[in-house]
Amino acid sequence: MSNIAYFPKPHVDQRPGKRERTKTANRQAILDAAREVFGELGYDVATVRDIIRRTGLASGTFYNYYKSKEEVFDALADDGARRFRPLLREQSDKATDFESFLRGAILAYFNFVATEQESWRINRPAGEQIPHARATPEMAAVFDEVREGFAKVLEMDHAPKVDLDYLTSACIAVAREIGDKMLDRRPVDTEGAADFAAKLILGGVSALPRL
Amino acid sequence: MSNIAYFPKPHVDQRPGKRERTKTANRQAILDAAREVFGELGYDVATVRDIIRRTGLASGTFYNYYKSKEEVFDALADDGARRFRPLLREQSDKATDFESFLRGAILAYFNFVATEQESWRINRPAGEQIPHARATPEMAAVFDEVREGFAKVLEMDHAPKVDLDYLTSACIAVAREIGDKMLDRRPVDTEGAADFAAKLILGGVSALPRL
DNA sequence: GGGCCTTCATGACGCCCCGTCACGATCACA
DNA sequence: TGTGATCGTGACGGGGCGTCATGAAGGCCC
Repeated sequence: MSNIAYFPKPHVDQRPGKRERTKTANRQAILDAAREVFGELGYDVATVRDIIRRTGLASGTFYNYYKSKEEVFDALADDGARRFRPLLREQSDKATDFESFLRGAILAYFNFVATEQESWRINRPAGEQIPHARATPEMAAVFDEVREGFAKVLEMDHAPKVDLDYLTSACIAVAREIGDKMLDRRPVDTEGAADFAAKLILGGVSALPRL
Repeated sequence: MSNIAYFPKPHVDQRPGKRERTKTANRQAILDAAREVFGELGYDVATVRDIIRRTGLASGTFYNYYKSKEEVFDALADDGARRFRPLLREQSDKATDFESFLRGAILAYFNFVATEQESWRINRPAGEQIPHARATPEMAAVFDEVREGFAKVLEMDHAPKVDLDYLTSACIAVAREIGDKMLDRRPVDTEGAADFAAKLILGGVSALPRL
């Protein structure tokens, strides 16, 4: 190649150095591979080497990024929570009372998990159980976000003070459980499920939708 | 020893043969050992050999009874559910309406888990997480028992038909979650927790106890 | 009581996965 | 271009897992 009329590309590249880039790329590659492997083999059967093999990296490299299979799983859960948080925040921001916040948040959650389900639990062996996500930082943040959302809208409603920790735990538990059950039904009806969950929390059994 | 005046014990022993007895004894010994080991080392760290060592049996013997550590854990959970079932049945039998059944069942459950907690989670390493119990036959039976109990008392109340699967799932989820949180508080207040859970399910947030 | 068959406890063995580490390549910076 | 730091690499030792050949002991019939 002639170097006449060759202008070296000025080094205005704002991206971080190559080291930094491959680092985040590897981290992401491992995460993606783990998602696939967990989905195909099931969490229990999958090994660290199954995951790292799919990335083309060496086995030792895995341990430069995560300590164990469990930690990758936590990272996946954490990632999910991180991506869900803005959606939750959106509901919190536009909510004017307890009911609107609750309904919005639950529906947002159900739509979120339904989408997630489609995108990566593609063909999991039947009966395989995925362990419940442990308490990751982002999941704790989601909990706090819900809690603070509740505090805000209950304040708006001039509602009497209640045990916010219990209330938050209970609502999340209901959403989680009904969400799971919802995904087992065909067709997946996020709105029906959200209506059920919201009405239960808002008014108890007597307020539930009739069949 | 003289055999004068020796009356051989007539063989009226109704107990099963020795083989059968050692079999159930071993099975139970392994279960007890597992409870202890899980409690002391934590579920993740515990190995099959930790468990079997404590029984004095050989490592191979373990596999004559259980396929893996997970299966022992499931057996423990199953055992818990089996012992809880009669308590639940008692509430179901004496209940005359939805409210009395719900309150009775939740309080029975909270007292049950509080007792269990004392008896075998004696000194678990802090922060250690015990995996959520998988779906065992007895746990499914508990689910059905709750479901049928609901069906019965809702019938008594002449209440409109609702989605019983969702309702049962949601109630169990609330009980589980509030139960967990309850155990983290000192002093453990089963009645307060039961009151909260029952009121939430019966009348929604607006019916919750005020602080 | 003796002989025979069945059942099951035993612990050594091979397998596989795990986590580490010394080495070498590549990048950042001077 | 030289130098130090960073990180990918894969071979290696360690250890838990599940199996299996063996032998001991219970059950059973004569």
